[in-house]
Amino acid sequence: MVSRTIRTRSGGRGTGRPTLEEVAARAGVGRGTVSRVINGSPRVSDRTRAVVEAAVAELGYVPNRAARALAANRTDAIALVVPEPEDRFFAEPYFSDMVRGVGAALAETDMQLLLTLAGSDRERRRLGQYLAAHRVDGVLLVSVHADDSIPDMLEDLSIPAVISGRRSAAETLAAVDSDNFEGARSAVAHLAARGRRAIATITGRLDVYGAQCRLDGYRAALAAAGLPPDARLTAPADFTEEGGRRAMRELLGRCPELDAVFAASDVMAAGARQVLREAGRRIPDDVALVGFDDSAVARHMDPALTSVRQPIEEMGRTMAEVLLQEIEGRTGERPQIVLPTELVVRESS
Amino acid sequence: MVSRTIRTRSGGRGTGRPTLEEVAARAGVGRGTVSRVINGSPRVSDRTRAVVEAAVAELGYVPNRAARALAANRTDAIALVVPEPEDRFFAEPYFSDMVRGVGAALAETDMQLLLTLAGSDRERRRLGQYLAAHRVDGVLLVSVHADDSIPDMLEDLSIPAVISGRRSAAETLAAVDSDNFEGARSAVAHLAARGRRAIATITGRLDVYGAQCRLDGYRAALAAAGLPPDARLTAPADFTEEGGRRAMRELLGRCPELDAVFAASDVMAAGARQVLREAGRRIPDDVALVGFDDSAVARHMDPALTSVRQPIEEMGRTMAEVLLQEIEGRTGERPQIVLPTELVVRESS
DNA sequence: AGGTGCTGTGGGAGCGCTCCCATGTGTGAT
DNA sequence: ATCACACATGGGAGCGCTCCCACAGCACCT
Repeated sequence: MVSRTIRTRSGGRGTGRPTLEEVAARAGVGRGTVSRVINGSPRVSDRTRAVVEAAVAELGYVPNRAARALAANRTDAIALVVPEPEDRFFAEPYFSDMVRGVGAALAETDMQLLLTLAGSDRERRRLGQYLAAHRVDGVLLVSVHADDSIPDMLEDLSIPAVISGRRSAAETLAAVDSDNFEGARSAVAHLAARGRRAIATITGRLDVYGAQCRLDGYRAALAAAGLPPDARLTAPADFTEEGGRRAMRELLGRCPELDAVFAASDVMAAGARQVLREAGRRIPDDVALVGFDDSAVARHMDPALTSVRQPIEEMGRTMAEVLLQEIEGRTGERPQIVLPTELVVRESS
Repeated sequence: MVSRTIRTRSGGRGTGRPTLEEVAARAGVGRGTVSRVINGSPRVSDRTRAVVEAAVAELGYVPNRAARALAANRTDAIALVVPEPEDRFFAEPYFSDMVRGVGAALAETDMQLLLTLAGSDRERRRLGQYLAAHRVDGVLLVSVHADDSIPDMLEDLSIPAVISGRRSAAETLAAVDSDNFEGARSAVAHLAARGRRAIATITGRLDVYGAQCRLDGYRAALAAAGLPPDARLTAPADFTEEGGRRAMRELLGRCPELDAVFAASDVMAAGARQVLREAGRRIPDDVALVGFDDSAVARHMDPALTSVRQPIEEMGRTMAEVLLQEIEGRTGERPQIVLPTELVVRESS
């Protein structure tokens, strides 16, 4: 553990912490040189670097972040903005995985991570002020709806940002997404390979690009398996459990002969499972069920749910890395990275 | 939504945001006066204040936090330090409630909240540097073990801190705690009032002061109900589900005749429930079960678990308020606040 | 008329850094 | 030996604010 004696300078309102200047004096070099060493500039001789590093260690010097921020016009902080209410943020493992990934990428740097929930209007207003005040160098945007105003705001303020999940095929922001199309395709191909013929799907809100991709993947897999498309086998929902229930009832009413369901989220699959149970259908004997997200819900479901795993933690790490590059370079490249998904087969299919 | 035109100053690396000086010029007053208005000093005439406020609004002035921090030698940020690994932090509703409460108290101020997990040694080291660098004005310490070094570190660095849950009866830090003794007492009194005679308890780690208080409350309730103390009815555990299972097996082996169990946490109660089930005991018919924390676990258990509710959110709010006062006043009062608990009776008792 | 004590205000100094220009100091080519 | 040009280094200027001292203006007393 770091343990250090506190020295107090004779006068003034000093805090007793050593400054750059004091380190410079100790090392017998100039202020600029110490600054270069601290910031890892290559333009310092090895000898000098060693002397300075010794002085830093002896004095227990730690840079004053506020001074650095003021002089360099940056904050060394990035915000993870989650436009969701607090309870959802904590409830969904999605976010904790994301935070873990982001944290991992940031651990190397001395960037500070600010968690910002922007669920309510009040919080969004505060966020607006926050961004206007340029109190962060960049923003990680998670779970954004297509019509959200935050991306525009960031654009206006020219604050570097990375979004998780593209808002459309023509996403303009830097984005890190998982391969929703391929994930859905593989899930449905898996059902077809097991001999299922009447494969239904419960979609997410189709104004969410990822939900549309999953639907496209579903259709592609059907086509590849030589199964004719059937509009009655597609039921729209909204990513909620209740929506899943409603859609499942709808499907059951329309196509009692269905033998498999691909739900575009685990939560919707949970709703579907309940309705299937009530209707006396056995899973997977009568109806196979596959979800998406591979969340805790999937593992704890009875029977355990086959699901498409998204590499959330890796997405978080990648987002942070991309953002750091954007902040660094400001090249305006805006990379779009798509990470692969993985089908996790369990009992429900 | 805040929407503001970005003006760019002709040269330099300026960000285009107005400064105090520009507001002063606009309002036709001095820099100091604007500063006084911004900071709510009473030493400004009403007329001047109005003029300055108009200028602030016109220019869309937002103070530069870094400059303020540098000049005033404070950071306007506090850290919520959780010495737990990431997964526990997100898993337990305890923390989300706590964050909500703290957030509520901070919403008024422009204090920034930093979440700091110090579960691993690596993270603790980083935290040490963080604190040494005085990057926060104060610290909220949650879920601290008796032998933790963080409180000492804070003391050494004379950083204001508030702890949740006292470490001992003689807590030296400012603390906000719930009334563990009274919570346990009321839970056990409730069991006794329902005619239970052989009331066992599964304790938490007794080096945690709160766990000791709960045990004391249990004993006090037994005494008050005229039930003889019986050492065989007390099984130590460690707040985990597995510990709860182990303790329950132990109790069942030692005292097959027990008709009630008070577990010092809901999670341990969940473990106990499982063992009771396996042993063929019906809840609450054969054995009544009461937990502590009133977490989601309690509500979702089958049967729903009677539990002692701690006002976590209120504790968070109170902690933040106390900390703000400490930072403000530095009076060295170190208040110790104990908040009442509430017994929530459900099906398990 | 001069003193005394307010309140309100202006602006200098300085917080601890980074940036950058000016100044050495050493190397190799001429 | 001389010039050119690298690299290494020192330190001035300045980031935008707070703190605080100085001073103006006014009311009230002696």
